[in-house]
Amino acid sequence: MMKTKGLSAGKLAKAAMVNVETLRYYERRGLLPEPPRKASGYRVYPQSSVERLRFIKGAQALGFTLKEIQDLLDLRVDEQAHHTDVRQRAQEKVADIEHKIQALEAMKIALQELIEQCHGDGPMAECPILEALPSYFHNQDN
Amino acid sequence: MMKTKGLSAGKLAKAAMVNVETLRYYERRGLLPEPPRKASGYRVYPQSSVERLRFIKGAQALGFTLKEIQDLLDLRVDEQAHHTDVRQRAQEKVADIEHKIQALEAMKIALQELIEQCHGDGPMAECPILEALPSYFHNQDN
DNA sequence: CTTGACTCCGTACCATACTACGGGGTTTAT
DNA sequence: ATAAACCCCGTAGTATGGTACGGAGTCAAG
Repeated sequence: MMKTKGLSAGKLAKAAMVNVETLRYYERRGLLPEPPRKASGYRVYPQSSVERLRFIKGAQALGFTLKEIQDLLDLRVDEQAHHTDVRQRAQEKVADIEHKIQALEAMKIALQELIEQCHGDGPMAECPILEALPSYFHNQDN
Repeated sequence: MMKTKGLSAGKLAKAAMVNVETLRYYERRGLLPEPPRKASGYRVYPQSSVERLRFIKGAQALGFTLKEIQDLLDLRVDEQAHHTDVRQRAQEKVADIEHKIQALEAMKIALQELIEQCHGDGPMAECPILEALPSYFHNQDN
């Protein structure tokens, strides 16, 4: 039988589909908390690390930098911080996310129009994709 | 009076809020088509370049790589390609975008729950943000 | 017609986010 | 108990997406 608690670096890396070295890198950066060690010095990660890593990878694919992800993750732990402050920061992130969603919706619509135009066999009309995002990005500097 | 057609590198860079050097870099990469030149060798960009650059910057903020953006932009120009093929690729991109939107929605909801929890003055409960994305990312490798 | 701003080009450097290397100790399956 | 597989660490290298430099030519406002 085997203990269900505790993952070696290799196991965690495989479960989260990242390189083992990435774990150390994240640890150095403070994205992954330092796990307890065995007497040998080997890291023993809690199961929850898998989720944390998947969150990081997911957020990254959505255009967040590691720094931003760090902030996002710190929101929930900042026991010291005043609730109002955490709330403020969380609300900013929500606004951020809403902008991204809107921009993606615009791109999606543009692509769907392109698909419409590819319906027939005639010559392809001008594609509206270029107009998709600028309307949104016009008045913000991201 | 001034001609409304044609932008110098500097003007374009300013209008699109990018570094002048970035224009040359994108040209080298094939993201920005080589513009016509004056006798002196100076580039003269069409107005539409502003929009194109904003699209690129916007898409980048949404997690697309320059390569992916290149593909996206090429969709609309590929006069040669069969319509069915363009349609196929566009549909894949739409699916991609839909995944991103879903993931962002999940993050947003998680953050809003966090905000809820910060409503009172009690101790902060466990934050659900970690559970936000993995459900989606669980079965795809992005 | 000058002079300060702009542009050209090649090349070198930078930041972010990994990824590999290599010499050594540790685990584990047989 | 031994060998394959794993893990440690510091450090160096890579890929992507820019950004800077510098010497020389060009443009445009006064």
